[in-house]
Amino acid sequence: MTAASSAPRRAGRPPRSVLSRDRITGAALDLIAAEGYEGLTMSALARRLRVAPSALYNHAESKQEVLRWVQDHVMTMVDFSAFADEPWDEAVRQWAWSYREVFARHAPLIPVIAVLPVTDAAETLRMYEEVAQGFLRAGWPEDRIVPAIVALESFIYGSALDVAAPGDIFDSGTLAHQFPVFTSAVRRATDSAGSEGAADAAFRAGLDGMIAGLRQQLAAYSS
Amino acid sequence: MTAASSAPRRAGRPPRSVLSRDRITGAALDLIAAEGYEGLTMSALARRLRVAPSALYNHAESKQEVLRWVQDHVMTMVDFSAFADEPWDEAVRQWAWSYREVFARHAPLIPVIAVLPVTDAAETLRMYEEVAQGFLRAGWPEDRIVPAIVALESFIYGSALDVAAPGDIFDSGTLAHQFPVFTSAVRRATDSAGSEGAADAAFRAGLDGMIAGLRQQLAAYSS
DNA sequence: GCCACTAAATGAATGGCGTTCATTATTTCG
DNA sequence: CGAAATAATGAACGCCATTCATTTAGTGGC
Repeated sequence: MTAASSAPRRAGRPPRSVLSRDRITGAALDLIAAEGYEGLTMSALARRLRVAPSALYNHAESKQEVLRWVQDHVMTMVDFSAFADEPWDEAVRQWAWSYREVFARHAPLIPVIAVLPVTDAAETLRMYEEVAQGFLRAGWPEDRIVPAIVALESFIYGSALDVAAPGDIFDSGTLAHQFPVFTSAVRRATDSAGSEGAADAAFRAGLDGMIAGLRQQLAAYSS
Repeated sequence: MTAASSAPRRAGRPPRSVLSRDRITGAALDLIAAEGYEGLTMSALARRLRVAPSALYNHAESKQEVLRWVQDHVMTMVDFSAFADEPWDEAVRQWAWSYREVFARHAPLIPVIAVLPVTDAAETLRMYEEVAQGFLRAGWPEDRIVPAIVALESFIYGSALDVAAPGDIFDSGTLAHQFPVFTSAVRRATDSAGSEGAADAAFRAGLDGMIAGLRQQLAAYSS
């Protein structure tokens, strides 16, 4: 926090550049932390940077581009260190839990990422490289690595969206009696979830299942 | 298509109601089919219904509510009939492929659904009821059914988003040489995907894996 | 059968959003 | 040193969802 001169800046190029990709990204992340994604508007971002909204467009082509910068930074928060020293199963498990946790807090990025070319997203590529190496060391055939990663990621993104869902999302309300089997299953699941939330229980079940299933595929390739 | 009288309607309540939940939902689906989700605005919807935008708010509380109606209708397009006569594995597989295909064409609904309470979404509940019955008949313990369904759905939603991704989403561009393992794995995957697209290959791998893994969990409960 | 009430339309207005443009001032480069 | 590029301001623009006052037509209670 540098001392702000209260005199409003005159028009014209300032002596030293006020904005940069990094400063915009940082301010965007601060804003998201403070106000959430619905608070991330170009005006609010400009206000936080003590700049006119239009100044942002000298650095970013669009709000979409700012989101891409945020996305790439958020990727650095995902912990993939387990691929360095843990066995494949355990590394995937730790990575997936971390990945989901990070993007549950950044759910609005998910529709953006899914369609986003990874080109020039250096941090994102850094993660993929490490993960791909882990798969390779575990004996995965080269052409099966990317489909497996994409499948895991799809599950992770879907699950991250699910985290934001309200606890009573499956409450069937007045129609409950028309759907007895489902209604009963929902109650049983809620009861037995215990301290672990419903979303966590589903993620655990799905992740353990998918890891087991993928391991089985790996065994089939090896034979 | 009824003959349109060209005389613009005067203000005031019309003799017979022009709008209804069903007509709005239908027009929204037509509009989406013709223009995509970015074309679905309240003005465009009103235009298509030959009505002023504000008239919509006599029937829907918000655009969000219109989206909820659309969502519930879209669910009727998902084919879950296999649960009636196929074995569990095969029923899940057919249901999942259909589910993904439908929501790939309605990707913008996914962030909406994920957070949307199912209350009063009759068609959605109808599907869940049938699927839950299928799981129960296959021997699933009641309290494990909902987590398994949620896990599958999360994977399906994530994969549906992935379908919209461009084919070259993993092109690492100028940074390719910094990430050799991943870059090579991407090329190999692309080559061996053949006529099946990359997204389809990943979905097949993940779905088959998850079904195998869940079946294994089911066996563990039974013993 | 009237009369109040409610329902359902119009059309004008509102405020917020992302973005563009003309202008100005400063730095950088040939 | 002068021209061009850079990076700021501030005033627009168009689109969006939504609200409000107004008008008209059906509806339920006496």
